[in-house]
Amino acid sequence: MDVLTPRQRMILAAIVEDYIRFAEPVGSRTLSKHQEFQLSPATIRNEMADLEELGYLDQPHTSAGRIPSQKGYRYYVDHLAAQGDIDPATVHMLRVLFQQRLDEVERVIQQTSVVLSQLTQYATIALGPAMHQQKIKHIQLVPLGGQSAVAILVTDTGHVENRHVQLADDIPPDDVVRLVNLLNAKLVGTPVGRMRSHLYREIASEMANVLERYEDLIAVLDQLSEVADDTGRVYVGGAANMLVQPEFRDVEKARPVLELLEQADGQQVRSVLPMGGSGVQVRIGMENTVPTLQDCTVIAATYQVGGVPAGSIGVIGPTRMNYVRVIRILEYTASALTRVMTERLAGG
Amino acid sequence: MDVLTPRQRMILAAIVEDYIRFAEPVGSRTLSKHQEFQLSPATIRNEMADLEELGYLDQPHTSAGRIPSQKGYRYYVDHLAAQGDIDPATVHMLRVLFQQRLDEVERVIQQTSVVLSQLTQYATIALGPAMHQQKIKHIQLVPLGGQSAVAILVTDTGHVENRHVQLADDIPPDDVVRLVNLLNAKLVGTPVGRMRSHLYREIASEMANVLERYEDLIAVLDQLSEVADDTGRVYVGGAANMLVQPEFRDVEKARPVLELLEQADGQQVRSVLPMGGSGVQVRIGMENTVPTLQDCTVIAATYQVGGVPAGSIGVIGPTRMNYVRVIRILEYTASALTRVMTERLAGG
DNA sequence: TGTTAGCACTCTGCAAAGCCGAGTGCTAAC
DNA sequence: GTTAGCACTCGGCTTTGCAGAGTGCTAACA
Repeated sequence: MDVLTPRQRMILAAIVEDYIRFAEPVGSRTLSKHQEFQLSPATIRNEMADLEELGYLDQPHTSAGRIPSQKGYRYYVDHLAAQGDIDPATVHMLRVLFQQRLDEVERVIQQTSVVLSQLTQYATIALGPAMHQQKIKHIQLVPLGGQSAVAILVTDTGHVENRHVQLADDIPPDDVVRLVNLLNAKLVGTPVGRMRSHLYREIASEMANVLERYEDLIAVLDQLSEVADDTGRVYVGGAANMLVQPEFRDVEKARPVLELLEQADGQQVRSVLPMGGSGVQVRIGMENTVPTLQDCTVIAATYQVGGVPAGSIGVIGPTRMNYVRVIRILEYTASALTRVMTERLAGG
Repeated sequence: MDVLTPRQRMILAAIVEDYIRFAEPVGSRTLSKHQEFQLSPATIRNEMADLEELGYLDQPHTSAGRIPSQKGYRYYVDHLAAQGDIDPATVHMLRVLFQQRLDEVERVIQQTSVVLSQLTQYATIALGPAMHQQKIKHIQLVPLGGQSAVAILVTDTGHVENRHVQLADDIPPDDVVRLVNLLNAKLVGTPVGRMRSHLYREIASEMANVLERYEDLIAVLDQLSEVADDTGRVYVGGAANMLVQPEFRDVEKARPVLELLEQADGQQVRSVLPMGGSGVQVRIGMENTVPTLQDCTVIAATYQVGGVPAGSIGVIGPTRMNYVRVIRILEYTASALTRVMTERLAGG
């Protein structure tokens, strides 16, 4: 696969970087002015023709310069993108973000999303930590009158989840209190992901001894255990940034993407982010499963809590994205998030 | 002020309605074809010239038709907009929305926002009910370990608010339990808005008797009472709809508005909606206090809970907005919301 | 006095034409 | 293998011309 000559790779890298910077097709004359290679435009033209034939470059029209193809971006990301540090100003902003003592875990994620979109000028999607790994700290059931009640679940990260549940008629208030005590006694410390099996294995049987009308309360457990299925909340930041990018100056191009981002509660937004993988993942154009994003690049990273993948953060922009910078920022951010989250978990 | 002749009013109304529909300047020939008035183009031209001089019409350029000025829209809304019913399809969608039994009050608001933006093809802002009027149903304090704890407040509408608080070192666990019991005994049934005064007047004094280190717990009350200041949450729907409107086809026009809408937690979005007034309020162009919206119209309505204004819903679009339809839809929606919310309050 | 027909005028939008500049591919020479 | 040179292509910009829509004004009409 990697059959490019060193010179071809230099030229490809130069074209990608130039195009990312100026959003204009890159011509042979422009490249020949680069310090790095002392080559005439004609030579470069020959190389570019080869690169185009190999599929790494596209030509918008006969007499324009070349732009990277999606395959070209992919090669750049895999083999050419330079290593290095993030610029100090950016590091500073990220430091400030993670130094402030934000109480709630969800706030941290939301703020991260906002800052990332400011830093990158792209849109951001952030996925709050899934409930699975979090451990139950407290359970409460508050009757609202009538049949309805609200069930509250607090986890060790300080996250509060609440769910409305229906009670059967005329449950004795004492039974509710006993149920809550029983739940807390049995479930505190259990990871939310294992709540359901715990509920049925250990608690349901014991309920018969303690409660008068335990059949009616089983339903409550059912509703409560649905919380375990919650993947984290979705936060979207800087969607309007898409409009800054030249490739989305046309409203008809921008609208579908903005509509997708708007449905922050929808399933589609979740599927945008590649979950579970380790390290920073890059999806260029057609590599995206969501059809709306086939002219976009999504770069995402997963953060962990206590060594287990918990959520992820991603940046969405045109395929002409500043790969190097975004990848570095996401690496930094994901590891900072992992640290902050895990600290919170350990300290809590 | 109202010095327009009946014929001028007819012509103004026709121009406004035609322009709202087709988004193209309206010429005298077009108008003369309307059934209503049997007038030649020349006559209409004379009237239009007068209306322009009076400030009700604008002319984009010498040889274009006329478009309504902001003053023209204002006159239309105040004096000319026809009464009538909403189309059956729209009513149906709203009925369906308010018939479904959504558990959480916040969900109702959010769904309303989504449906409104679908129905109108404009953007929507919805303000969830402020905490003031809601009555305290339950208070809980869950220590997370270390100094931090999470305070949970459930209201009679089933809304759950939580807030992270810092405890002083080494508070005896028993004291926390006693404090929670005391708070519940004294505060359940109190409107959140009066919580703060209750806290200091009745409870703080009593704490000395019950608790060993009550000075350290006063701080907790302080933090808890901040919840009372919460205005409702902001929901934004259909922001991408702005891009459908011809006046926002230019990205540079659309971006500031979208950026404003994106900051759903910011103070500016709140100030977009005129709060407290009764009935449907219309703000046209320059009438908006937010500078970003001076080419937009905001139509908003306030819904009540138990006879008191609680939150509001608003629609944002270009000044060329379908005033009649949006006003009616908002009237319907606000009264439906008032009904649904108040029912919930009464039943809960 | 109000209404209308007619006419000259203005302005936009669109298409065609022409030119410039940027860039390419190819060939031949180095 | 590299480069200079040249013919060619194509988008973008400007100019020109023209059609269409619409106006304002004037003069005639009821």
